[in-house]
Amino acid sequence: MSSERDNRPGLGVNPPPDAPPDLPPDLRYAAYARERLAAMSPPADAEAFTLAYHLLQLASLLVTDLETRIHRPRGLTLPGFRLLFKLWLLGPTQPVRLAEISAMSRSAVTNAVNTLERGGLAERRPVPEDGRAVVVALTAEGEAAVRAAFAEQTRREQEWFACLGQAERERLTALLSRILRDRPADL
Amino acid sequence: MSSERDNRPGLGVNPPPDAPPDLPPDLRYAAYARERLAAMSPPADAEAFTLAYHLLQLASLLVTDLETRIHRPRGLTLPGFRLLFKLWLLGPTQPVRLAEISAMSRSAVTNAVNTLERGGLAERRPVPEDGRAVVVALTAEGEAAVRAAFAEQTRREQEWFACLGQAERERLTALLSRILRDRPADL
DNA sequence: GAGAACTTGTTACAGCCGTAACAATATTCA
DNA sequence: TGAATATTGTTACGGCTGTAACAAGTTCTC
Repeated sequence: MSSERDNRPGLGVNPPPDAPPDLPPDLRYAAYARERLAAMSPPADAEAFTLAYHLLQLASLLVTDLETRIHRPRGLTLPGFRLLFKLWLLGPTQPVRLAEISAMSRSAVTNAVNTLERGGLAERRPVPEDGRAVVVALTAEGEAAVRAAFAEQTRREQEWFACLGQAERERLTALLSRILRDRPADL
Repeated sequence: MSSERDNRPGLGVNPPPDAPPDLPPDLRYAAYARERLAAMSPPADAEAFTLAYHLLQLASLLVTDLETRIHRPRGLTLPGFRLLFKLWLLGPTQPVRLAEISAMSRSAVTNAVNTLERGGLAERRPVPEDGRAVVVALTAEGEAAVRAAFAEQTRREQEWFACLGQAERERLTALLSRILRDRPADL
């Protein structure tokens, strides 16, 4: 599977000869992988790989960047902030609803709410009509935190997307939107 | 911040009146949030929010889907598979290189390789020229596993992206690519 | 050559994630 | 009404993730 050159340890990625030489390591790898997949017999679907790889890589970089640069310094995490933000817009909400709209499991919500509650940013309240249920609500401190973090996160997102023009950003959003709307049903 | 209606527990998301009524809960929330942000004073950047939200949501759904549907049933994880796949293309590689191209920390690579090694899918080998270094290499079993899982993952990715035409997929890849290439330098 | 500075891989820790199992409560339907 | 079924939130568990600290080895610099 591997050419002889690949076996030298510490070599890093061999970029295809036509790739720009100053690409970051992850994109050099992606270009190399694309070429290797196309050269297989039978050829693999290099397009599907590239699309999925770029999508996941971008999301991962963006998540890590927002988390380390914005939220951790404020004593938050990105999942914690996202929950806080939903509570800000929606008001007191049951964990099961938060799980639905966040594509998280109920237990993940439980954990995240525990962390927020420890930090004094959110609180649980019983629901009189349903003995099983609980609603999670923002505290005053939580609302202040979400306002400040939201402003910073928006600024950082704008930096990430500044390389695209307005029309391109809209096209990108529309394409992502279509995939989300037409997502495979058996999820 | 919240209208009176939002305070009814267990209500779920109030979609904007013009949103299609059969949207999944996460997209109903996105449409509602977009409207609320635009209505703030001063108005928040609803475009940046929507783009970032759709990007992260799609990535998260895709990751969860691939993980639960393809890799977990095979005794793998998605990060484990991605490492195996890189080793398949690159041959024996140092953890530090894997961390670079994967946007992971070195300790995350250590953990993932530990799991792969426990499963007999990869192994560590010392590097004679450098007493600190190690290379991670696929075992025969690991190569068989990555071949099989790759075929399945490609099929599933094709299902996810089937709602777009060839030209749309290429436009999407190109847009994601641009953001990755022009990513903020101070990462 | 010797010491400083750096690199590499690992460990400990805390947070996040899903699955599975569970108790408590609601709902359904016979 | 009473029993079967479903829903809700929580816990235990294992895996992934980053940060920080660390030992061991390498490279740089004088």
